[in-house]
Amino acid sequence: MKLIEAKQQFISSWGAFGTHWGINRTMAQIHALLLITADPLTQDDIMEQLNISRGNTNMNIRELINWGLVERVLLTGERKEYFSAEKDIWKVVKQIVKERKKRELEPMLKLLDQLEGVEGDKRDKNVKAFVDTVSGIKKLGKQADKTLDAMIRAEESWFVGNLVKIFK
Amino acid sequence: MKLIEAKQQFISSWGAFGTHWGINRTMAQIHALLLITADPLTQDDIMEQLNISRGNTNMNIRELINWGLVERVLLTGERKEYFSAEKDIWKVVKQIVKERKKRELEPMLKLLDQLEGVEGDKRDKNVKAFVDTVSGIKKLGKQADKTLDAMIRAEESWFVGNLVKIFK
DNA sequence: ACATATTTTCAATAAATTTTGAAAGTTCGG
DNA sequence: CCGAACTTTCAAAATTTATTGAAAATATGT
Repeated sequence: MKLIEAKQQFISSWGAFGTHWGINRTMAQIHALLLITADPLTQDDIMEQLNISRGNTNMNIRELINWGLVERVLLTGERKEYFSAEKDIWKVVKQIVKERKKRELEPMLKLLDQLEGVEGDKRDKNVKAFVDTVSGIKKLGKQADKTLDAMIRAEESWFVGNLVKIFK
Repeated sequence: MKLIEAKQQFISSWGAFGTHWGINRTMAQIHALLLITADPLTQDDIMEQLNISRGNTNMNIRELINWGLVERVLLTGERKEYFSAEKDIWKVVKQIVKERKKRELEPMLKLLDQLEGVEGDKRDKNVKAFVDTVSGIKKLGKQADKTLDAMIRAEESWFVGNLVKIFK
């Protein structure tokens, strides 16, 4: 397979992959393009290579910056802004975990705390089923929260090295 | 908060949550409803409680069954089918992990294997950037695959108990 | 301050996804 | 085999989400 095809394939698959994770196709594709490109790219480079409009490109680059996955790069003597993605995949994964934890897991845990305090007699089968489910999710969610915190702090070697043994 | 409100809140939040994970709102809501309901429900019960059409309900129940999260229950002397969700959240999580691993992670690893073998001179900066990114993702992906396999085999006590210590 | 290059916004449009509901299909007791 | 109860399918409609592109805003060099 030629480089150009391989790149196309990667970008398109990364985009499809993204849609299964609540990320829009374009954002995932821009990320993919920046991941596999050695040098920083301008907005126009991205527009051209992915065949997308200026507005769309701009919005999605900004979103990637919000996620902490892409940064602006200022090249000396250039007026245009360049963009570059973090290439260390372990850092990328940790960053995504960190953001999703903050945006999704933490608010969910907050809600579960509230819902657990529902009024009513726990001898009522319906109240019991509700409270049991909510408590169960909360318990596991809290544990996941801690585990992810540890992961965010960890070095890649820890994940690739030590964890293996633990899991046998 | 009254049980009825709390249920509504839970169902609606679970649905919103689902959309961030590539799961459609209705499917997540049906799952939520079945999770917090003590007894199995019929298709009509679900339609009524969530205010959705027969077709929509039917399609999404079947999808939940495909995911292994809901099962048909036959009550003796009843013509109608009843549906019930797995209530053990640890089992639910493992089942979801198992399915997503099979549907997403494994195909992605297969693709990366192919892309890693791209033609071209690795001294070429562009070829190098591509191969390095692909290899990096593959390495981490393979590790994640192993880790998730271990998790799928594990008991909840392992996750809640032992892991804590490891993570300090 | 001006002219020009560059970036950002956002209303309109397009595309993708979800939902509906009626019709077709299936199952089951008698 | 019939008819009623129940389930499934799927084309059309509704809704949601993504994309465009031109206009407005901002930044830069002289």
